[in-house]
Amino acid sequence: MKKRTTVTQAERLRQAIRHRQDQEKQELRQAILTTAAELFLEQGYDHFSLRKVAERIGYSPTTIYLYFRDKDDLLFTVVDEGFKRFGQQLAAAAASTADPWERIIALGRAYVAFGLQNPEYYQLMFMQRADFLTHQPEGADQPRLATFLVLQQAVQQAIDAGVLRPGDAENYSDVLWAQVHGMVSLAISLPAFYATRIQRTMETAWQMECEGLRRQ
Amino acid sequence: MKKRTTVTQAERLRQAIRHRQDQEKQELRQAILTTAAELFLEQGYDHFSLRKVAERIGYSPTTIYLYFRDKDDLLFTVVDEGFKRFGQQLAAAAASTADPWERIIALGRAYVAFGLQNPEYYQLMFMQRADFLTHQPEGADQPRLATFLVLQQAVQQAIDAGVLRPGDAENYSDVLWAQVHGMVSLAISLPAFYATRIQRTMETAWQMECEGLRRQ
DNA sequence: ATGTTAAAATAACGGCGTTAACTAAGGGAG
DNA sequence: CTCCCTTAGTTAACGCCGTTATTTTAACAT
Repeated sequence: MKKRTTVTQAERLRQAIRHRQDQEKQELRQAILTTAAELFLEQGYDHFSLRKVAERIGYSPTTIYLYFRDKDDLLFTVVDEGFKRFGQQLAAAAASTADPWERIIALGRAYVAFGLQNPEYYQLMFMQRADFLTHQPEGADQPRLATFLVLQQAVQQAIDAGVLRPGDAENYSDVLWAQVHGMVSLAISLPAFYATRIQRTMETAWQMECEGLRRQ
Repeated sequence: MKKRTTVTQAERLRQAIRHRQDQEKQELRQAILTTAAELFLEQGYDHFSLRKVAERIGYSPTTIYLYFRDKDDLLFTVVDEGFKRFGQQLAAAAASTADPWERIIALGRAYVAFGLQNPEYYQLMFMQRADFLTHQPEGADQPRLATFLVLQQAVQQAIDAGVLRPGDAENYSDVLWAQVHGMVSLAISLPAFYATRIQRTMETAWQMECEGLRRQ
């Protein structure tokens, strides 16, 4: 009797210890991650380095390798946060209205808004390291790119509802995606564009899409 | 008399020597440049290094600094070749037809064609080092970006001719530019897009532009 | 033959990502 | 309580990189 309780106590202790250790490990991993994101946003892709991250959290550079495979792995994990937020904002925009046409417009606005509000992330995700787009995260079963299927779905719904003229949803959404991606990346690249022209460009583009895609 | 002819001979010689030296200098500069372009196309932006260029032409790395300010200067000079070719191809497309509407279509086709045929250059010019866009070459009086005013001019001509509905040419051409830039950069980033979807996307986009911009 | 000038090479600095070898501390079993 | 072993972390090192300062070399000028 006594022996049995002792054993279970010991087992519980062991488990608790393991639990604490795991938690500590996760905490350091998270610290690396947030520091990396901070440094990236502060200094940009080119001046981001593992050694700086390590120095900032007070560990030796090699410690990072206990938590991430290599620099790319860390950077991708950082950017993956951006993908998640982007996906959430698009999903929220899609849910914001029941009207199929309005939904497409809302998605376009949300897309451009994310790009302009998170230019560093957008740049890394779509311009400097576009290979990340097709790279799927560790646990996931789809590449992050799949996030953007919401647009295609919205287009399909609009076609089904007879709001858009009949056609291939993938094809239509490719056109729209190219349009918003082009606007955002030009705005990021060209300060002049960002400052004054982007708003006007958006309005005209959507007006054009109205004329070109909407059933008449 | 004799003395005078001797002097002029010496002067001619001096000048000839100087001429040859200048030429040799230009030749080495050109050798660096073509080798750099070669290496860049071969290994991409990330794996491009001054030391590799130097090794390939059989000079010490520091020699390059006698001909270019730094790595960025060399790289920009390389990419500037790309800008020139791009500009020429756009100009040729613009000159290929007298019809204002056809001219815009031809420009769009030429733009996309350049991007797809020179993806490394396009990537460097517009995606990885978009800062080059606003950076003006040594001797020039305009940034390379000015090359792309041909599109704006073509749009203006089409508006004047009554082919496009009245409006701001800069605004219209921004929309078109964003569309083609978006298509090209997505095609470069996403292999799947490049392989099968880009053609269809182009056709639909232009059809959309017809409906949306053309006077009706 | 000597002095001068420009081109090129060497050596070195500080930084980078990454690997291998070592250290220290804490839990587990006797 | 002691010995072992695992594991987190460090140090040292390698081979790159861009760049600067210093030194050599060689061609031209006098």
